[in-house]
This record gives sequence, C-alpha cells and structure tokens, in this order.
Amino acid sequence: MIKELYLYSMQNLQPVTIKDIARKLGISASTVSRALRGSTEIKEDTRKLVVDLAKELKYTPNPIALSLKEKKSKVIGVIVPEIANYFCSAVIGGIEDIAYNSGYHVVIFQSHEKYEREVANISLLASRRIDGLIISVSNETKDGKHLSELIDKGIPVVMFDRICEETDAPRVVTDDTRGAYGATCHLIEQGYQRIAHIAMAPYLSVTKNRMKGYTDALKQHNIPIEKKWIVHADFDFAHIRKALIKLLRNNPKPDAILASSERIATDCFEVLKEMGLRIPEDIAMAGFFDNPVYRFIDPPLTAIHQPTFDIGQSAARLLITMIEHNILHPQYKTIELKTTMEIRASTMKK
Amino acid sequence: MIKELYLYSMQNLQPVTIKDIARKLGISASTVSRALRGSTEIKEDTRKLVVDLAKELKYTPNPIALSLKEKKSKVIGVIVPEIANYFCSAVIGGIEDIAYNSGYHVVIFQSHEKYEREVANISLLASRRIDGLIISVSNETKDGKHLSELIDKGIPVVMFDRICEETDAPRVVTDDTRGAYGATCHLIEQGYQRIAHIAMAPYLSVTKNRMKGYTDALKQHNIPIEKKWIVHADFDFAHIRKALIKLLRNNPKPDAILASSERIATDCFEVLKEMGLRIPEDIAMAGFFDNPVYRFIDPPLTAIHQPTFDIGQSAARLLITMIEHNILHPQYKTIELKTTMEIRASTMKK
DNA sequence: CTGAAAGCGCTTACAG
DNA sequence: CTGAAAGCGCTTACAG
Repeated sequence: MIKELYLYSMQNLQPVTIKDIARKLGISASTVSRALRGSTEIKEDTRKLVVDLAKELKYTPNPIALSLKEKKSKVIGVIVPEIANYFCSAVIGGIEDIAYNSGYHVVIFQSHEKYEREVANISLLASRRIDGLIISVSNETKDGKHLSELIDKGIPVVMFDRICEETDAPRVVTDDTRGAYGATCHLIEQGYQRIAHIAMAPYLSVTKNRMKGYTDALKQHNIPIEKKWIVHADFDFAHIRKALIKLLRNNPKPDAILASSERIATDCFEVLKEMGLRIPEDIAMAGFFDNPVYRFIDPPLTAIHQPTFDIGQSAARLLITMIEHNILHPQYKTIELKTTMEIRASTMKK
Repeated sequence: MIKELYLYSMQNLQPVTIKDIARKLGISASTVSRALRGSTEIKEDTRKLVVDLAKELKYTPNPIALSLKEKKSKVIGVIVPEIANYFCSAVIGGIEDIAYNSGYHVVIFQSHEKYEREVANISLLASRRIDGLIISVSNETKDGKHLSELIDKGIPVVMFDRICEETDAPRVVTDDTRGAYGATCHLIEQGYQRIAHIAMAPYLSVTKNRMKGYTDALKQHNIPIEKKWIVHADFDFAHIRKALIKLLRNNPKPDAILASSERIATDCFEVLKEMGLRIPEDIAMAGFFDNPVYRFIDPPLTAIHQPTFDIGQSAARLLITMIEHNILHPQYKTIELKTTMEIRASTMKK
C-alpha cells in the first residue's frame, strides 16, 4: 500500500525561524527575539525592520521550542470515559471554549470505562508534559492513587462529575443528591411506589450522592428501601440487560426506574422496549442527564439535566488558574452546579 | 479569587532528565541516551546500569525535546464543526483509537460551522507544529484555500465527510449519492410523491452528492424535481425552523422530508412536532446519519447509517501513513465507505 | 565502547 | 541598543 500511496513527497518546507530573520537582516538572533517580543531595549528602527520581515515571511514562533524553554506545554489533557456520549462531548465543548480563548490546546483521551486504560492514559499524559488534567473517572476507578501521583508530580488536576473522593483536587460537580431526591420525589408523587435505581459502581461518589437522594426521598415518604431494587450496572449492554431482566422478574415488579447515567438510561430504555413494556403504563422511567434527543423519544424521557457546557467551562477556568498560578491544592475544593429536572411523559401516570 | 484559591504552591518537581542519570552514574549524557535507546555500541554493563537507574527514577523522555530535535510533534489535529454531535464524536472515537495505538495524540478543534473560526483553528494548528490534520469542514466553507496553504507548508491533510473538492488531499467519505438515492427510492416506494430535501450548503460536495442521489431517484421514477422542495439550511435552529415553516406553507405540502445531516434531522423533527404534524401520517421523514437514539424516538426515524468509527479509523490510518512516509499527495485519493439504510416507522405508510 | 560538541528554536542574563 | 553565550532535554556525527 505504502508504495502505491506514494506519489511525490513533501518538499523540505521548514517553517521560518528567528535565525532566518536574523540572517536576512544581518543582525543577531537575540535582537530579533527581543524585537519580536516588543522589548523596550530595542531601537525602533530595528524593531520595525524585524517585525515587518517577520510578517512578510509569516514567521510564527515555534511553540515546541518555547515549551522546552518554559517547561510549559500549553496543553491540557482531558480524560473521559467515552467521547461518543452527549454528556462528555458537551462538557468537552465547554472545556475547549475556555481553553481556546486562553491559548491552551485540549488533548483528549478515553478510558473506555477501564481503570487500566485510565492509568495508561495518565502516564502517557504525564510523560507528554501536559500542563494540567481534567478528568471524569471510569466506572472501574476505585481509588485516586493514579491521580494523586500525577498531582505529586506537580501537575494540577480538576475532576468533574465522576470524582475520586480521597483525591485532593478540586471538583466540578452537580447537586446530584438533590437531583436524585427530586426525581424520586416526583416519581412518588406520581404514585409510583416500587422505584428501582440503576446506579453506577458503588464506590463512585456520584453513585453515593444519587443513592442518598434516592433513599432520602423514599425514607421521607415512608417507603421501605429494598436492596433488590438497587442495581449497580456495568457499562456493558449485555450486563445491563441481564441485570434488568433479573430485576423485572421480581413479583411484584418495580413500577419505576431511576437511571443514573445517560448510557444506563439509553440501555434501560432499549431493554424495556425489547421486553415489550409500556412506559410509563407498565413502568415509569427517569434518568440522569438530559440528552437533547430525549425530548423526542417515545415516550419523552423525564431527565435530570446537568449544565454540561458550564461544567466544562468551570473546570477549564479552574484548571487554567491553577496552572498559571502554580497551585496544586486550591482552597476552593468544589464547584457545585445546579441540576434541573425536565418532567416528561415517561413518568406521568395517566 | 486567585488569592483565596491559593493554598500552597507546587513544589519544584522537575521530571528526571538524562543529565540527572548521567550525573548520578558519573558518565556522559551521550552514553545514557545511547543506552536508553538500546544502541549496540554500548557495553552491556553500562546499559544495564543506566536502564536500571532510569527505571528506578521513573525516567520518561521529554517528548518536547524530542519534538524539537525531530521536528515532529506526534500530534495530529482534528477540526470538526461541532463536537457535541454524535456523528463527530463517534468519528473522533475512531481517530483516537488508531492514534492512541500509534503513539499520536489528538488535539481537537471546533469550527462551530464558521469559516472564520476554521481558518483561525488552522493557523493555530499550523503554528503549533502538528504533524497532520483531519478535518470535516464547516457549512460555510466554500473553498479549500486554507487547507491547500497548510498542505503547501508540508502538513498532510485528510478530509472526511464534508470535504473540499478542489483541495488535493485524500478523503474518507461514504457513498452519499447511493445513500440519498436509496432513501429517496424508499420514500417513493412507500407512496410518497412530494419529497422535500433539506440539504446543507450548496457548495459542499456532500450536499451535491446527496442532491444527486435525491434527484436521480426522482427522475428515475418520473417525478418532477421541484425547486421549492429543496432547501439549503443553515446550522441554526431558528433558520431551519423558518425555512421549514415556509416549506410547509406550500399547497399541497410536501409529504416527505429527506434531511441531510444529524443536526438538520433533529431540528426538523423538533419543528414538525412543534407544528403538530404527525409522522409519517402527515409527513414522512428520513435523515442522514443514524444517531443510535433515533431508534427510540417517536416515531423511530428511518436513517442512513454512516460507519463513523471506521471513518475515523481510516482517516487516522491514512494520515499517519502520510506523516510517517512524508507523503502529501497520495495516489489514492478517496476511501469510500458504505452507508446502510435503517428503515423505521417514520417512513412507513400504513 | 565512551565523551565532547553541535544543533533543534527559542529566551535572557551578562557584557559591552 | 546589540551580540555572544548558555541553557531548556535530547540525539548523533565525529573523535578517540
């Protein structure tokens, strides 16, 4: 293939350097450098000469050389479980927005919900000399050792959504407890009594928080908390399917489901459809994170909306502040953003 | 905020360098470098000493220094219209997969469908010394001058989906003509006669190809091609909404819509719902790109599926080959992947 | 087999 | 006001 691919090769088109400018002008590289940076010690004539030629030759400073000198790469790393996921990509949109406007580049990695891959990504990122990391951990991530090690190396970290509790790094989260509480209350008010909760891994703090909201609501309404109605799902369709089928074999069946992530919600939805269950007549459903398409699905899905773009922006702003002021452990630990509930037909008892 | 944010600052934790190892071992940096790279001219004893210490100190080579030396950054840039879009994020997933396994990093930019921002991104990327670019152009991009300039600078470019015809760079596309043809035929076979086509900007080649498939199908079935049923939409909800309302004011109304992108399809869907039109009874609808959630919307949407992960992988593989063999203009110009049609209720006349 | 030197592109303290 | 030198971390042709 390679041979056939070959037609004609790249010309030797090296970008213009300071040296090139210096040579053409018969002055030293130091002077060119200073002129370009607008140093006050340069004679106006010289400055103009340099700047004009630089513009003419379309000189742009080599950021790699700068990085080597400054020991800053102007790159921030982002690790998300899965980019092809509206929640993640929307957060990245927010990160990119701030980064772009602050002169940073965003390098993206996916953990694919695997702890191992997350660790590999982190060491890769570290060896790549990124200036900072924004991460939402995988469903398998039980501890934050890999994150703490990164921080110990002097690389600031900001966590969002799925955070590691014991890691001393700031976090951008949403009021998950309140969100889950609100959704569960809503289900109860609609007359549902046997509300199942399909959660993520038990050690994740999002899981704990949403679980708390869920159980608080039940308690407050004197509904017993039943273990059999709490499922911790893997991020694998076959697994969710099996767990759900098992759940629905209970007699009586749950009459409502609260799903704890976009992926879980979508998978649940698929399984319920496959099983021929009508929503909400046979079983109601509400989910965490409001993918915009949820308005149009059949039935439209009640969802807890998290402000993704804000999450991304806040995380990026925080990280860049930390990078630029050499702060590894800021005093502000947590930025908590509001969730809102979008009530739709999937939870509306007729 | 900054002052309050400040708690304690980073320790001076510079990563271990070759010099550090050399100093500790009392040998020269050259020897360390050679030992680390497994040069044959190094005595086994020395090699082992160096390698062991490097491991102990967790030495990782500084990629920035390597980049400066090699004039390669091992970074590939990706520009997409909008990352929070299933099509784009899934393609990026494929790119990332190959890049990750080939030692490249992926830096992502969004054009937000603006030509101006696309150009800005490209000059940023160029000045950042990326090794190559993968791009799907914005809806506003009429010509590929900015891309050609990049290629002239020696940076290989691969285009996907929304390509620039006159740019001499390889492209990864899907058989859009056949896809649109098939979808239109399907609509005709279902008994629809007044089929509208909501397309992207007229100068984009995807638009032309899909338009050709659409008109070919109509011609073949002796259905006149009506200008009033061809709409070129902006990527702006208000605009699509207005255009659609105007379209639906025709008498008779179109009885089917073929939407030319995920975003357009979703927006159309929303407007049709808002107008209280029943799908497919009042108007049928089919769309380009099958967002997985389309199976669940009401009604499930007939969609032309494009193999996103493959697109990303192919583009990345091609680009990396070009980078590593110094090829700017490969002989193979086009990789065309197959689309498949998923027929669902939105186009099924009862 | 090993080291000193030069160089990748840039900045800046030090001289003058 | 300007230049030569050193250095960021690495590699490698050149000596020995």
